[in-house]
Amino acid sequence: MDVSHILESLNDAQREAVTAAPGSYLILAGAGSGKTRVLTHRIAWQVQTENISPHSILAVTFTNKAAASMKARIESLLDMPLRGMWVGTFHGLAHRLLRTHWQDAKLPQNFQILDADDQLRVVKRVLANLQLDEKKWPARQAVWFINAQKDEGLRPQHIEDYGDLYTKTHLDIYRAYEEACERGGMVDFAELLLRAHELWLNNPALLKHYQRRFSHLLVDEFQDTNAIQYAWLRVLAGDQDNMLVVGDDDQSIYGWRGAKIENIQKFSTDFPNSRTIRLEQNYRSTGAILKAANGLIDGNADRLGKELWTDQGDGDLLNLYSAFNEVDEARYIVSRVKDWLAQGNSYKEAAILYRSNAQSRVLEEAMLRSQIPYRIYGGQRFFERMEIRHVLAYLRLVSNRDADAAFERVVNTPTRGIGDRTVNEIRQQARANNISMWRAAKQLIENPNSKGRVKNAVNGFLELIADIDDATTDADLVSLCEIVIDKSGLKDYYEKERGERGQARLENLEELITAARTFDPEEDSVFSDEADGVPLTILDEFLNHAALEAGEGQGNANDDCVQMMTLHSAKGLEFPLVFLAGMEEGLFPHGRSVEEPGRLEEERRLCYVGITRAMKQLYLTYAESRRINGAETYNRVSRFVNEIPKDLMQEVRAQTSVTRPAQTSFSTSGISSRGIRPSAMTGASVDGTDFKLGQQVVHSKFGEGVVLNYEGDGKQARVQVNFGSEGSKWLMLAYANLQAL
DNA sequence: AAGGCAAATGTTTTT
DNA sequence: CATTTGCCTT
Repeated sequence: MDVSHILESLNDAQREAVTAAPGSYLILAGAGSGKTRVLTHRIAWQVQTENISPHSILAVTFTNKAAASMKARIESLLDMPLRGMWVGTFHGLAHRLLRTHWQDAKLPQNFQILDADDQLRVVKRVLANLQLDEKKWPARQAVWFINAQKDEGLRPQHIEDYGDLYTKTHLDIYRAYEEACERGGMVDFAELLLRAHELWLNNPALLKHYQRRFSHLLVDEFQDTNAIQYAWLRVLAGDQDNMLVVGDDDQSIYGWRGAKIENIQKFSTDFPNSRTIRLEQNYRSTGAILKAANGLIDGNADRLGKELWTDQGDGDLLNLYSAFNEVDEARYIVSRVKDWLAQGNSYKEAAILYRSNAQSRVLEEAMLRSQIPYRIYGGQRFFERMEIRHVLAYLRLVSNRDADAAFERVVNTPTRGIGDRTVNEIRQQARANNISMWRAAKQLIENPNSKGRVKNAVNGFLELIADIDDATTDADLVSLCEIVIDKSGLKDYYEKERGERGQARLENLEELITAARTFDPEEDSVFSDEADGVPLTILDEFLNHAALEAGEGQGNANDDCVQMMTLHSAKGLEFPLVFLAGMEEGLFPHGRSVEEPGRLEEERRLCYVGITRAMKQLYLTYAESRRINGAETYNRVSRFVNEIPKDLMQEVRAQTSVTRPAQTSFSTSGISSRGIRPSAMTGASVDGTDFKLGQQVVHSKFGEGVVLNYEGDGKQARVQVNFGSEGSKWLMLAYANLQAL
C-alpha cells in the first residue's frame, strides 16, 4: 500500500514524531506548528504501515469539536471509516466506559448526566435540606468546592477539615450532594471522570482488559488536563510506556478551572523512558508576530522551552494604537477592518479578541454603526437555553418518571397552578418516604386529605406526562419532540410571550426539532463495540448527547463576518488579521490575576495565545480611559505590550477620522509618536474649553500636572497632561474632569 | 403568578 | 452601566 501521502508535507520534526517507534513521547507543539497533523498522521501511519489495529488506539481530546475534527481527518487520511477506534473527549470516553460497565461502576443502568445547571439546582436543594442559609453558603461556591475536590480525585472521606468551618460545611454539603446523586442516579461532569478512574482501580481484571486492548494512547492538548484526567491516563497506561501526549505549556490557560500545567512539566519524569520532540517551525504567522510572541513568553519562568520560527520572512510590523477611550478604540478597529476589506480581503479573516466578554458591547455597537457584519462567539449554548431545557426535562420525564430534577423544572412550567407550597410538600413527601417526586405526587393525589384544587392540578400534570408517553409509544425522536413541545403547552406559552424574546424562543424550539432530525445516534453510540448491556433508547441517547455536547453557539458560522471572541475561545483558531483589544493593566492582565505570580504567568500565556492567532497582521489597542462597570477608569498600557520587543512594533494613528474636525491636524499615517505642537502654540487655548497649553491642572487620580498638548474640540477634545511621577497621559476632557489650577 | 423594584455584582469556560 | 437576582407587592 502506498503510504507516502501520510509523510508528504511533513517537516523533519513532524515526521520524527509521526514515525517514532511505539513508546512514550512528549510532543511539545508550539502554536501553529501542526500538532493536530502530527496526531492524525501518526495514527494513520501506525494503522497503515505498522499494522496496528484501530481497535487498539485510544485518542483523547478536550472538546467535542476537536474529537470530531480528529476523527474526520484520520478517516480522510485512511480513506475509510474508523471502526473500533476510541476517539473522543475525556468525558465522552468516561461516559462510554460507565455505560458499558455500569454494574462495576455501581451505577444504575439508566443513570443520567447532570450538566452544570442541573448540578447547581441539586446543590441548591441540598443546601435547603441542610438548612444552610444560601446567603452564607452560596450554592455556586459549594459547586465549585465539590468540583474542585472531584477534579483532584478526592471523595469526602479523603478530605480533612482541620476544624475549619468553611471546609467542614462544604464537606457536609459534598456528602449530602453525593447522597442525592446516588439516590437519583445522577452523575455530574467531574463524577464521570472520577467514577471512570475508580472503575479502573476497583476492577483490576477490567483494567487489565483495557490495558491490553489500548496499546496506543494519544492525548491532545495535554497541558489542559487536570489531576483526575492525568491519573486516569496513567492508570490505563500502567507500565506499558505507550502514551504519546501533545501539548504546549505556553498555551496552558485553564489553570483556573483545574488544569494542571504541572502535568506536562512532570511528564518526562513520570515516564522516564519517554522522549521529547519539539515542533517549533510555525506555518501560521509572520516572523515579526512570532518574535513578539517569543519575546513575551520569555518572561515566564519554568518553561519547558521552545522558540517558534518561520522561514516565511518577518512581514509587517505589529501595530500599537493608543485610543482615548473604548469608543475610540472600537472606531479605530472598525476603520482598520474597512481598510482590510478595501484591500480585497474578507471580513471573516479578521478577528477581534478581548480578555472579557464585557468588552464586546462597545465593539459590537461600532460594528453595527458601520454596518460591518460580525459574529460574537460565546454566550449561551443551544442546549443550555431555558426553553430547550424545559423541553428536555419533559423528554426526560417521559423516559424516566423518577427524574426529580426534570420533575421540578417543569411541574409548573408553563404555570398550571402548582405553586411553591405544593412542590415543597411533594418534595418533603418524597424525601420522607425515600421515593421519587413523581411517586410522591401520585401519593398526594391518592391521599383523601389533600385539597381538591391542588389534587386537580397535580393530577393534570401526571396525566399530561402519561398522555405524552402514550401518544408517542411508537413515535420517532422528531415526532416525540414535536408532540412534547405541543402538548406540554410550551409552544402556547412562548407564543404568548410577545416580542423578540418569545420569537427567538419559538425559533429555538423549531431548532430543537431540527437537532432531533439530524441526530445520529451512531456518532455518539456507547455501544458500537464492547456491547455489554441493553442499548439505550434513542431518546436516552439524545438526552445524553444534549448534556455532553452543549451545542454550537449560532449556526451562521459560514457567513462572511468579523469574528469576535474572548482570548480563551480563540485558542486553536487562526486569522490573517487579529486585533487584541483592551491591552491595559487591570483588564489584561486582569486585576484579579496580578497578585499571584502563577496567575500572572497564565495571563501572559493567554496573551501569547492571542498573539499567535495572527497570521499576517496584528494590532494591539488600548484605551487611556475606559468605562468599566459604569465608572471611568484610567489604565496604563498593559505590561505585556512593553514585554514585546520594541523594534517589532509601530505606534499608529487613525488615518482618517470622519467624526473629528479637520483642524485637529494630527499626523495622518504610519509611524508616529504623539507629535508635540510647535512651541509657538504654547498658550493657545484648547478650542471651546477653559484650558490652555502650559496650564496647571489637577486630576482626581493622577494629581497635579501641566497641559502639554491638545487635539479636537468640544466633546472630542483631549489634552496631553504631564503628571510628573505618573508620566504624561492623553485624557478626554469630557471624561477626565480636570480642574484648572 | 406575574410584575415591579431595590440590591448586588461584575475574568476567562468545556464537559 | 446594565444585567441578574431576590424579594416584595398586587
